Amino acid sequence: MPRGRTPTRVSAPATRPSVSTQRVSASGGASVTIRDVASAAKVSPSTVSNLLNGRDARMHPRTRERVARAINELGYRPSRVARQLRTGRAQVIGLVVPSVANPFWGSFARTVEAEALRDQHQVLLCNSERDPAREHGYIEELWAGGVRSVILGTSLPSLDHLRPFTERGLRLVAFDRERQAGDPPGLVSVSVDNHRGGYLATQHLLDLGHRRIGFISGAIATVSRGRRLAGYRAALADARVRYRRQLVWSNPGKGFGDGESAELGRQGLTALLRLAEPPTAVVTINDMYAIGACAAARDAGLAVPGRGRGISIVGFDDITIAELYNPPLSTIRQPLADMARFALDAIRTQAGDGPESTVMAPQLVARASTARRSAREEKKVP
Amino acid sequence: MPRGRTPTRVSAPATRPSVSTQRVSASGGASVTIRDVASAAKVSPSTVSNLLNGRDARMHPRTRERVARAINELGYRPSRVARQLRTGRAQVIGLVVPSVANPFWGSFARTVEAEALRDQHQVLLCNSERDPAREHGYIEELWAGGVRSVILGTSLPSLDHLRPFTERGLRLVAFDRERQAGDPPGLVSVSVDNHRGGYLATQHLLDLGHRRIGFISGAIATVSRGRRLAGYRAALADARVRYRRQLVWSNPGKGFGDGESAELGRQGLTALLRLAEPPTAVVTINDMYAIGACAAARDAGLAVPGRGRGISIVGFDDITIAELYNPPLSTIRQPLADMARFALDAIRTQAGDGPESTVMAPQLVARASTARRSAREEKKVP
DNA sequence: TTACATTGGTGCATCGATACACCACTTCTG
DNA sequence: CAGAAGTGGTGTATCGATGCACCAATGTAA
Repeated sequence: MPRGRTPTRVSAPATRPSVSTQRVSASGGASVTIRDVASAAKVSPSTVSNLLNGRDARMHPRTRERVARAINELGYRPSRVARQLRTGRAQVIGLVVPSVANPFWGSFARTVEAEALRDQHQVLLCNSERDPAREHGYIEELWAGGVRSVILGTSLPSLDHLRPFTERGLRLVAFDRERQAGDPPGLVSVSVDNHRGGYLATQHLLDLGHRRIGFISGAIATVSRGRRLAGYRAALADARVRYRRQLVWSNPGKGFGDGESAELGRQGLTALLRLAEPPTAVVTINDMYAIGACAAARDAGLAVPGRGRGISIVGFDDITIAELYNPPLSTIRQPLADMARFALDAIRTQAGDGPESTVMAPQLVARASTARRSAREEKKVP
Repeated sequence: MPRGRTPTRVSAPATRPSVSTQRVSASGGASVTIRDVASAAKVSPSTVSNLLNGRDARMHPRTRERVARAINELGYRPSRVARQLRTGRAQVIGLVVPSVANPFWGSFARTVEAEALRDQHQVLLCNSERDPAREHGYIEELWAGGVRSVILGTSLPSLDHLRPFTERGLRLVAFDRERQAGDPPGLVSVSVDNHRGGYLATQHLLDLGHRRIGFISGAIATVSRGRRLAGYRAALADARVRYRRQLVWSNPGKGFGDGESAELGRQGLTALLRLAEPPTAVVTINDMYAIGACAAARDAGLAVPGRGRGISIVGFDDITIAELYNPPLSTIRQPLADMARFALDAIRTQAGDGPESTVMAPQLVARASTARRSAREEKKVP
């Protein structure tokens, strides 16, 4: 909650009347309002409101008691709508993600919602499918709905079009997108170090002796993907392996959401395997791509990671399924829970004294989808 | 996306002017209100409201024009909050699911949100973790927030505790839970035929020659799971295979959400494999369980489905990953998109003339996680 | 000329909660 | 004992949109 101290909040979960005592008048009647409570407790609505909002410092204990009991007995719950209209503060956080059909974003959404619940906030879900127009449309709609806090799972290079909103007070947290020069002031970014992530993944494969390493991604025109690709190139360079453009596959089509990312991974690896000199290993932009790539390998009769002939695959994110996949996926873990918590903290705190942007450390999780390049292969390309 | 057409516009009702010229005053000022529009157009707020709400039958074309232009030039967007306070109608649908971390519910949530968008509705996301108390708490909270339409992905046997809400006008759609005798009137159910699903899965394994068939589920005290188990038993009975209690594993602990369902599947199969006579095949309650079970098989050094020694595994849902898994999962498909659409239709239509509950047909999708029982095994238990 | 429609639009109470200004009353304090 | 300080509340305007009741002005029938 943006406010400093937590009000006594008679209505909050802890003190909330047990469901059993709550009476929801069955007679289709209107809801219980603050005025009903007031007249039941023989005080003014203001007093009830004061208690509700922690302004009860100089309230007589007996009064406090009476009001609390009235609230309980009537099963009163303040109208969020009225409160919001009056205060301008919405107890709602907008969550814009590419698609919760992707388990990474699904897990994220679930964590965010759980965190939000802790301060009585609700979460409005928006699936942008990585379409900038939709992304913008959602923000507009959220703003019009009085939502002043948004977590934006985006990686659009420029967030300049959102400046009008941040300037008017939108608390915006960009997730999975490192802070860029020229970003609107006040924008908080929470992201993993994507360059390092790409580097780690590639280095891992290099360490295993691979030299022809592919890179599979969706549309590359996003911050995080660009950074990961840069990390890939840096690792190659450090190992004195030539970067070959044709080993990088990225989705030619646009506007493909994350729901279909496995499909893209499949297409990607299928394409790379058709090369005259196909890669012996690939780095993929996320675990769904990796899983799609595994399926493509299977389609092509190739084992993952394979003993003699085969292909090593590294994912990104470390979604739940990564460990359960067959083979268990080697991947780059994002500290999802920490990131979600950080995002929520950024929203909780007032603008200004809030936390700065953060870049968290990715972590290589080596499992079984990667293996040492076969000796025969090593001889061919030392 | 499964949907036919894409909405042209995130925001506007048909009458609303285009947003292209919208100016969001950069000067941190308050939002544009209906009064600003009114004075700009030199009419009363009522007139603007009338136009906005289609009460413009007897309005002079010139006036209409002036107002429309003012709306455009000021970039006016009506406040959802104020509107809702006044009308009581929220443009919001509550979506309560076990956990969007589970890809099945993630896909569902995404589809629901996409459908909701078509009538300018927003979706409030709630993850119940299958905890009845949370489920109820969410409904209360949603009601207090003015939400009058809820899609509840539950399978609680009794929804009686929600009767007070439905009686006061909550439009409630139960998803993944067949209609029960004694359900509140007006409750619409959308579900797959779970009994048949359980039957199909089991029959498939029986057809492959299996006789010791396990069943792995979470807490069984839910409608859909109970029905699936009943289908399993019916199939066994029809094939004259004895039902053995010890082959049915269900989560002893309570309150486990769907985020951890793979973990439960893993535990389940691990337990069943420790039996003196372990099953040669298992039916699992959903694909995440199936994936967990595959991991357990791998842990135990067992192949899926295996040639000689091995175990066949059937899932449920047919999530995206099912086909991409290794081996591709045999599973029972739920027509998710159809079900989501139906749920939304139920919400769209007025109570009374709305659609009745529906039970949709599940479909066996036989892939590679199931195989014929080995000849040697068949000799042992004919 | 009066009665009464019709057209085109406005006034205002209202939804429910909030928070600031203010008040009546008691208790100190010099 | 006047005036200040403190106690325990209340009155009321307000957030922005809505929609019913109403009104002024013109047309039109008896």
